[in-house]
Amino acid sequence: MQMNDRKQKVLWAIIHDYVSTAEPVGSRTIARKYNLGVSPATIRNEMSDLEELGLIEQPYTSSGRIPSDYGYRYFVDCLMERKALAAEELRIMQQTMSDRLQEVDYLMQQASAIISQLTNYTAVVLGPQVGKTTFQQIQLIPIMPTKAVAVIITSAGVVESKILDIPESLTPEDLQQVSAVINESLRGLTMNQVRASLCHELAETLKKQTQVLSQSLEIIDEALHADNDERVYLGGTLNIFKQPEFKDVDKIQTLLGILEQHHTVRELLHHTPERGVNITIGTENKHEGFRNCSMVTATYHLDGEVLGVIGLVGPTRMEYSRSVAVIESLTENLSFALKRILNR
Amino acid sequence: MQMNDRKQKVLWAIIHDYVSTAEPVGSRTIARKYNLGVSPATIRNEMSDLEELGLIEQPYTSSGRIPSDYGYRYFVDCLMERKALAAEELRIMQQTMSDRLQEVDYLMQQASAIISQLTNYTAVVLGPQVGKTTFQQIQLIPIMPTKAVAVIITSAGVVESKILDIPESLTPEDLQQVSAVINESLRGLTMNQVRASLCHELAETLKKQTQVLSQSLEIIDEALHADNDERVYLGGTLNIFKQPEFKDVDKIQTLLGILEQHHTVRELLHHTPERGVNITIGTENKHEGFRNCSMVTATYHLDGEVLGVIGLVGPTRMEYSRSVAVIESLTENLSFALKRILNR
DNA sequence: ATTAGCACTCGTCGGTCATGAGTGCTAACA
DNA sequence: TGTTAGCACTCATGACCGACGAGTGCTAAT
Repeated sequence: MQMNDRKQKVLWAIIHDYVSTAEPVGSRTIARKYNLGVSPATIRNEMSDLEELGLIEQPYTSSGRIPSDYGYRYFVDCLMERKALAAEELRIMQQTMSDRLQEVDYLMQQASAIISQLTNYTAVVLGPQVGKTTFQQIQLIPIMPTKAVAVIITSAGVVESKILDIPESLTPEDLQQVSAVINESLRGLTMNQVRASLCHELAETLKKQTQVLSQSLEIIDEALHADNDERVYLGGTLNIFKQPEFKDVDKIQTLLGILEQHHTVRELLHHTPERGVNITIGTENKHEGFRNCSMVTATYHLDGEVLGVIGLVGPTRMEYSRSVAVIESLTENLSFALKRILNR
Repeated sequence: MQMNDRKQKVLWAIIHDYVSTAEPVGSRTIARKYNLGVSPATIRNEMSDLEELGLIEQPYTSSGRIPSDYGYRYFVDCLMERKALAAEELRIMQQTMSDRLQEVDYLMQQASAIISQLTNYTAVVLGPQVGKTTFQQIQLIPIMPTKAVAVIITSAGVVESKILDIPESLTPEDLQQVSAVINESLRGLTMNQVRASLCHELAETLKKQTQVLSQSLEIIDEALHADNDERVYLGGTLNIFKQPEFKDVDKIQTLLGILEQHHTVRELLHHTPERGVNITIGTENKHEGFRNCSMVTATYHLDGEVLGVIGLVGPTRMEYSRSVAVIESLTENLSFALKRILNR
């Protein structure tokens, strides 16, 4: 059996209706609302075909139809028309992104806020991958006879600040020298290269040196670790409650639970390809807790290099075209804002 | 009418039973489970009295009784016996709090994690009040020709780091001088005093100086503002789902919504008195979204000075004695750990 | 190929009823 | 005077039933 023009129109109508009502849609409804010029009976036949093709499903005998995951997939691949954001929305987005934003951290928070605000879905955003930024310098600031604050600065701004224990005998000048040594050897390297250096030359040449050095190296190492690398920013998690498919408390709990585990979110977002908007529908998702969810994700760039990922999570019954529009516009704005902040 | 020994026992039994079952408790149940040596009928009479005293309530005619807010209040004030934590639990707590904790920030996260883990309620923790810590120094670190990172260090560790725009003409030495000027005038003052200085002398004497100075002052000011002052740490918010009284989606949503607004949480926690454990029950709470909730809070100290607040939120039907035990033990541990970190 | 007609399915909603937990009241008892 | 047994009464809960309506699949007519 082949898809034809009318089948496509029927599928389109089913998805369009179901997305807004969250109720199974029947043949009569389609005939009434979307004038395809045919009777409900004809539509029923088409629906029967569509079901056989696996594009739609019946939740129970003789109920209306709802789109299957595969149906949504067909929709986003072939049927969906691109929908631009309203001028007003674009304006708000641009303004929010350029609003006196100096901190990458804050920028990311804003990004996730915008996503959830414009789509009513839950935003998930990965911060820039620390590994791909370049090391600028480490600064050791004495604060007490036996303590100092170490601050690592990368091309994406401050990434880690931490208090170190230091031997009392160390003078501020000594600290200066220590940081000078580290800065000398690492400046300009990407953090990934830094990681490599840590294991080899540097650690090698410096392992007879002071305790401070090794502590400093440790925090650099820490700055490179999973929990810091690509901070996860969530926005509008409570939007879940707005979806009727999540009126069940258990589902909400598992979903919120997953979102709380940042490493899971990170994993999920990593399936995003380098270019363009990615859509993952229902069971296409690795994580079983996301069976009822779809994700729309995209990477953002700086000078052609992937920095991180933004995305949103909603029910499979999602307004895909709008979501894509939001994510797409936002990646642009984000890349632009990052360029400005990082001043390259 | 007066409370007497038997009435107290009945009230105690009602609360004890209701806390574990979340079901209205009837006279027969009490007679069976708690042998008071009297028949259900007698207990019914007592319950009738207790109801007249406003200590218990009937959700509907001829159902069992549940404690009223006032009943819980009477319970925690007069009836509740102190319950120590299990040795094992204390051990875990102490270990977690002393585990290589250098960062105040991280310490607070741990504290909220412990609360929610031990009680199954939602933890709320206020970080140390920035205003009461003392200013140590500001450090301006050049990172590009036109940018510098400013780091403020207080006696509680790093509180703010921010990227500044600087005029290209400014040399690193200039920056050094600028920070020296600021440090000179502010070191050793409490941040509250710093705030005062900002408005008066300093701003006065320095207002003809460079742009960097005013930006530096701005970030100091920012470090003092509500959003940074007393960071709110939440733990185990999903524990809400474990309580049968919150099986209703709407209630969960409003509650999570409130918790997400950190300023509201901050407000709620500020009713905690300087000493001892505070218990706020149901409608005693200012916020109407907390009608069904009780809070157990306490302040933690450093050298006799209030630093912040920890607490937990649960249903009015709460195991008060256990909650008090957890909060009490934790404040001790916390104060101890802070002393170690801040090294006074 | 399309459509009208019709029997059939099944979820939803309102109503009824039995059940059981729990009460208040009264009268008997110590 | 305090305590208890007995009994009628209340009310939430859950099972069950039937009407209703949305929707389907099939068949025969167009």
